[in-house]
Amino acid sequence: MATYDQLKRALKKEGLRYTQQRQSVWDELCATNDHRDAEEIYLDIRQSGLNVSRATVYRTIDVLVKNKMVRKLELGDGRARYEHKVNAAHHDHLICIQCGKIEEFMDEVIESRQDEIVKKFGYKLVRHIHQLFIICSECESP
Amino acid sequence: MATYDQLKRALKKEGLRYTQQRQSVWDELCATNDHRDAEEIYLDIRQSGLNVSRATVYRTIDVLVKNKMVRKLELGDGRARYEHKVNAAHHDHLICIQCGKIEEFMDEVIESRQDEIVKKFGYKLVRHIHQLFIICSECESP
DNA sequence: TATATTCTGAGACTCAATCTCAATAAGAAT
DNA sequence: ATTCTTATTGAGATTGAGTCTCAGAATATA
Repeated sequence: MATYDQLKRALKKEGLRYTQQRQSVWDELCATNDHRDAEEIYLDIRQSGLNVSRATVYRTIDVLVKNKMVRKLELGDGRARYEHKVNAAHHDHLICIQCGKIEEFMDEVIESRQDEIVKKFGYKLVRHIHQLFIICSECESP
Repeated sequence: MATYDQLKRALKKEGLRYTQQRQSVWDELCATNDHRDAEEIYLDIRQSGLNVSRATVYRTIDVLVKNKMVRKLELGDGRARYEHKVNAAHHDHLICIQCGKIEEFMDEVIESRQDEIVKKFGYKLVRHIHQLFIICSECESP
């Protein structure tokens, strides 16, 4: 699942070496489709028997985010979440404020309205954050 | 400009006392339409000759946010910004990633699409964050 | 193999935000 | 107005995510 070629290319582009630790971080990120924070990823790597320091986890994630292999999610609670972007189409997120569950959505109409809004201002759109904070069905009527 | 009645009502509802410090924080928030962080608000209060501690600034802002008198903006840089909501219609934000300038937008189409998306999932929309990170015209061609 | 360079890990550090607790102020009761 | 009760405040300690440092380890190059 984890595409090492992509990793190798990204590291080469950044002038960085291909190391066991960096591969481990990428492996772990690709191992699930969850939206985990750095600490969870760090612990999951240790869980799998490997030993990669927190510093290296953070440093590697930064490189992956910069190279669009990983997406960083800021939910406003002070802990960034990460998701790999292998085979993933663009999407935004629904977040349950009760149980923390994160789901994905994508709406072409919204996407194009965004472009129009920015165009009307005469600006250039770089990226966007669109998060819908909800109460999911299980939390609403358990 | 600062509506003390609203503040009094909110404090009463929370079972809190009406104090000089809390009024100062509300005054300062209402004094501009800027999107300032807590430290800026704290310094601006001191600038105006008053003395309110950082702790009180944070504590008071929390109450104001809870009572929808102030809006908290999380831009993902680790510093929350605040804007008062006196006479303010709902809007979302455009943020220049170069100069930090923040502008406002509002789009009915997007608003209603959001409702539909959430409805389709069978969830209940509580709030949303929609931020367009852009490069503004001045930064694009200075 | 020798040499140069990058990488790693442990822990120190940063910084926004929160918490603690003794001193102070607000409001109620008299 | 004075006393009493209770909430509030401020200074500084603490937290926690994330970053930085630097000596030792690993990798690449000569």
